Amino acid sequence: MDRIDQWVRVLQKSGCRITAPRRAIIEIIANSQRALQPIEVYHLSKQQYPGIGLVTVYRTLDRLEELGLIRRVHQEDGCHTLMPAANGHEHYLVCTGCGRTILFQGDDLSALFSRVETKTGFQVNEHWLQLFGICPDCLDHKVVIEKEARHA
Amino acid sequence: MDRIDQWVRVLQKSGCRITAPRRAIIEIIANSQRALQPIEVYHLSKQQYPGIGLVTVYRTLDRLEELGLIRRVHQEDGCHTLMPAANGHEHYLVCTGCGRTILFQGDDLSALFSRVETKTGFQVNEHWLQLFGICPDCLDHKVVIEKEARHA
DNA sequence: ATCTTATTGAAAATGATTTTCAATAAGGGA
DNA sequence: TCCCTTATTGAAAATCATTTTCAATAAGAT
Ligand SMILES: [Mn+2]
Ligand SMILES: [Mn+2]
Ligand SMILES: [Zn+2]
Ligand SMILES: [Zn+2]
Repeated sequence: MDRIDQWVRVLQKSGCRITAPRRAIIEIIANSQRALQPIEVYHLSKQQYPGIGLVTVYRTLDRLEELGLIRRVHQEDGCHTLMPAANGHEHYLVCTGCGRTILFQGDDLSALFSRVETKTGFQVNEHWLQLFGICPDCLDHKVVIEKEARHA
Repeated sequence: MDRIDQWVRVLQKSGCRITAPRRAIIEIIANSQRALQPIEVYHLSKQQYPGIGLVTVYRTLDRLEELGLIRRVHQEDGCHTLMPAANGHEHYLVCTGCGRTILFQGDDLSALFSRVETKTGFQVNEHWLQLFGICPDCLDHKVVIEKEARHA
């Protein structure tokens, strides 16, 4: 996999050793279509490397976050899920049906920031934008998915 | 206070009883200039009503959130702080120097949403926007505040 | 092959939040 | 005003996620 090789290289360059548990964790997150909780990463990694410990998952996730390879995704019910980070200026778009999360770009909020700065006296430095919606797949199976979502 | 009376009325209308601990908690949050953690609300409420328990704080915060009177503010380091909610369509602007948080309005992202919908096939339903910057007060004492922020 | 030292998993510790429960008190009705 | 019902309370215990500790292991440089 391409992204995985890149992550491995970044890890090595930062002085990390490449171990089997780390490989498992990296593969899970790098290939995930949705943001995962640490415990989910743990369960999924266990399939590839049964001896893995939850502690190692937490430690590896910390590393990946420090290196800017993954990022926290904020959601209504909690903000402890992680996704591969964007490369440039992008934001997440989360499907409220199935959790599938993609990146989008093209938001230009500079005009808004100017207006806000003038009106409030604040100096605006950063912004955090996240969109929620229904992905194409869920739009097709609309009824089913909405029913499931109410349970979860 | 105006906002406090309104909150009390909403609570009563929803079948809640108005108690001394609840009053203390409400006053703290309704008047706060920045988003507070449950434990902070607890400590501040304790000054007005020393017998208060942390459990009551959690329970009251849940109620206020259910009733739409307060809202979670998401931040880099954690997303467990609460602020009075907006009335209409507004978003938070957080000072990274002192934590002061205000609401702003006037973001029109509909053009962006259309573009994203076309490009991704998602149907966009909700959006979260949060701005970070430096408030007027902190801009005046810029050096001092930045130094402090690096520690925290 | 050896050596250094980063990494590992189990277990214990921590910190935040929730549940349980018996005692209390809000506020509607007599 | 005085009951009475029942929501609310705080202490203590339980739960849950995350972090720390520590001795054993293994990555990767030499
Ligand atoms: Mn942007
Ligand atoms: Mn908006
Ligand atoms: Zn968040
Ligand atoms: Zn400030």
